Amino acid sequence: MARMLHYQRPWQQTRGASSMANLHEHVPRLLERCSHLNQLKQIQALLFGLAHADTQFFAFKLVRFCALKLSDLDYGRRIFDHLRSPNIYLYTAMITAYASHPEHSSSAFLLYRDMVRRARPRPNHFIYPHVLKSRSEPLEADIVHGHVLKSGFGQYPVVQTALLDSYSRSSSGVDSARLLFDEMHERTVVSWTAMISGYVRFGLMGDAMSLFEKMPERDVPSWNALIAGCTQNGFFSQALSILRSMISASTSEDGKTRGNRPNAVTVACALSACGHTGTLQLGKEIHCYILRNGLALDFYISNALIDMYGKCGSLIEARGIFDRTVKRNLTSWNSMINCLALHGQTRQAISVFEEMMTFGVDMLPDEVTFIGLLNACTHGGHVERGQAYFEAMTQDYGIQPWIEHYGCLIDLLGRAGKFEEALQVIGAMKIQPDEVIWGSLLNGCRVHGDIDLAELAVSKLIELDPDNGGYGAMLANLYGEQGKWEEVRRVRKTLKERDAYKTPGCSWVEINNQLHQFYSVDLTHPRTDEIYTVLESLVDAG
DNA sequence: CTAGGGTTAG
Repeated sequence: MARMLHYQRPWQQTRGASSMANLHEHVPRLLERCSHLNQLKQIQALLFGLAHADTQFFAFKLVRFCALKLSDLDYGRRIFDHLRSPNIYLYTAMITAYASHPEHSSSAFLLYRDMVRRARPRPNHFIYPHVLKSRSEPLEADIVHGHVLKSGFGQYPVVQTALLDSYSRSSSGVDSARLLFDEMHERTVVSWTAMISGYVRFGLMGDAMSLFEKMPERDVPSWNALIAGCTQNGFFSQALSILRSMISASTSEDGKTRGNRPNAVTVACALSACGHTGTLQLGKEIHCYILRNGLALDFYISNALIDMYGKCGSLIEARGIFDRTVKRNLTSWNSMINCLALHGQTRQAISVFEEMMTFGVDMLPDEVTFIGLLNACTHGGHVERGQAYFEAMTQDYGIQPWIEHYGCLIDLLGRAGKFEEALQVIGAMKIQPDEVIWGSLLNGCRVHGDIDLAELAVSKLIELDPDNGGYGAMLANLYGEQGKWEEVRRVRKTLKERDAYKTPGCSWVEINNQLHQFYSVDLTHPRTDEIYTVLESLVDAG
């Protein structure tokens, strides 16, 4: 670097005004070549040694460099703090830097507050969106709103939209966001979309939809907000039908497309919806669309493809995309592991995890990874291995188990008939056991014919979920299997009195563009005989 | 120099 600087100081050969102009050109160019803090310090020493009038300009460049290239906000702040009175550009640069690093987001607001207290420099309307992006405190939007009104920027659509967005992200803030939205004189497509996303985040899909219907104009992000809202709230087929509307709205009569065509964000959501609904054919079409339109295979898209193919049962395709994806993030690994687990590929799921482990601290597993692993172990009946993973998760990785992890563990132990250990786990849980936990235990009791424990599980289940008759029906079946008909009659009578009917389990699969749907104990499919013949042969083979 | 949209688990 010293050598580089030696040859890269053209301003030393010129004097006066032209030397300053050269500095303005060459400092950014020098910064582009630098990649380490030490190199930056050399430039800094040179600049501040000159003590010229444009200190603020160069400090601005250096702060931005610290934030964007080095991610060293503390050093950026030191440069900032050396200035006697930083101008609005410096405050904006420093606040933007903090706001874009989640772990520093509270500093963004604190620095803004300092600026307001000093009353110098005066804020401009550009700074508010940056300040609001940090979202450190729930009351922050209110405070900033007050400042905005006082400083006279209250009617700037961009500032209002940033405020609206900030309100809508704070808990129970959608109503405040809506008030602001209703008061706005000038609403842009961005304001509408921000409001829709606010509704989406609290699961108010009805409000989101009706606002979307009323929008005077729509662009790609507004369609995406609605489609993403559907997938994030579990309305997967709805998401796909909105995708179809989007496509037909973007297709003119001559069959050519224009306007709001699906982009990378749209297809990432749509692929997720395809995975959840098993819509393999559409998923493949979307894959082609991605390739035809040269949409970049970024993390979101490649991971969504892995997930879609995996969930639809095309594990070879999923694995192919996973293997060809050079840049993988945690979600890539998790998607692959979870898909393999879903289809009972225990050995492969574990081997993908072990490959992931070779990256050490560069690719640490999280909660979702362990859900996949525990599911894989349950499918494969690897009780001890599953227990070891659970142990490693809490002990080695310091991950607090979710209720889902306990659900997997109880499922694993219950299927293996290890009821004593299962009860121990339930007793030691820091979270209140839910119906999944007792349901998993009950399932284990059914497999192993443990009536007493089944009674306990059912009583807990009825407490937690009184309207669901399925548990009682399961208990009745269990008595039936053991020939205890008196007990069967008793349970059925209670079920009838409580008017609790079993909601049947339902699954479906798409084969050759045709959807086949099955309820539990369902004999209505036209090829039922063949299906059950194959099923029985599979059971025999197992 | 400013505002809205994305993947995994349940």
